[in-house]
Amino acid sequence: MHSSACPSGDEKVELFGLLLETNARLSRSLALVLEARCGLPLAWFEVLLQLRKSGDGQLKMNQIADAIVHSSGGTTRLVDRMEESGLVIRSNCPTDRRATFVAITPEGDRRLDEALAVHLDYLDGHLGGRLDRTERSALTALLTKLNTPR
Amino acid sequence: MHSSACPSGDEKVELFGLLLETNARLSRSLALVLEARCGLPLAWFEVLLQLRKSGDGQLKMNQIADAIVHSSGGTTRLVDRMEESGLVIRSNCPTDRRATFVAITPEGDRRLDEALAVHLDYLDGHLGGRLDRTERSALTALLTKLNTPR
DNA sequence: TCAGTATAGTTGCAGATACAATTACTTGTC
DNA sequence: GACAAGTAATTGTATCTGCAACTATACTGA
Repeated sequence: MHSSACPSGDEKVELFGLLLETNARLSRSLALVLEARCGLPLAWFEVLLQLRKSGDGQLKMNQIADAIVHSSGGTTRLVDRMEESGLVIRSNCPTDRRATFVAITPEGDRRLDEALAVHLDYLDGHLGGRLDRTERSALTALLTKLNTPR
Repeated sequence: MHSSACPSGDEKVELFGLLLETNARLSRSLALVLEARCGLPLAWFEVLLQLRKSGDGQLKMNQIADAIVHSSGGTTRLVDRMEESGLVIRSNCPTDRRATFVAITPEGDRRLDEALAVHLDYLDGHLGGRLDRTERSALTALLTKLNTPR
């Protein structure tokens, strides 16, 4: 019998599936909310968030691609669209002429503020309601460990 | 200053971002491995896994769509491709003529076995290496809680 | 210095997915 | 029984993303 020989119910398989499913449900519902209330695609929100987290509000293309786990080509198109909408702007890197900086614009800053308000509201409902503070910090620790490259 | 007024470094925001990133990295690398070693897209693997987990090896379209968190239309196309490749087969539901059953074929079973071997190998490297048994079960518990609809 | 290699980003192209509209069937209500 | 509302699946269309090929620039070693 197949099922017993090949453990589709293996503990690690279950965990992985659960991670996939949880992520898919949460990011899908957040994307809907964000799109509906801010007109902002989730991917754009992620980029803006990374830019703000960067300190001086700008990152190189490849840093963005890595942070949001997109391909290089995909990131080019994504930034194209965001630049067209005036949320970010490209500039040249003075020390490496191959590289391109992407900076957040004032308009991008404003839109990010809006989106963050919506996001925080969303999180109160979907994270705060399900996990308490202790559980959240435990989850953060585990995911961090799981996420470390090695 | 924006950053302080709008907490891009908020604890819940961080956690959510971490979940997104972890999932993206893991599923991307698994997808590459699965495609390279079995010629099987991750989405196909997910469908096959759900079918096997179902007991009698068949599910309705909407059950599949829900399990793998796809849209209804997306699932139709996905099952189209899998059926064309002979991994699954559609049949009519006798009690509800709107519904369609999707069953795994012997070929699908075989391919799933292959893929599961690769998956288990992958998981040993990427889950087992980073989290021990206790941590994994803690993570499972937390994700389960996070994933419960309410 | 120069050749060879590596890296940053962009582009053509193809594939996968979502959304909305549509068809077919079922269920509930009177 | 018949009509209204709800549900299952499919299809047209648009968008987004990845991969591979390409260009331009930087590094490395003889």
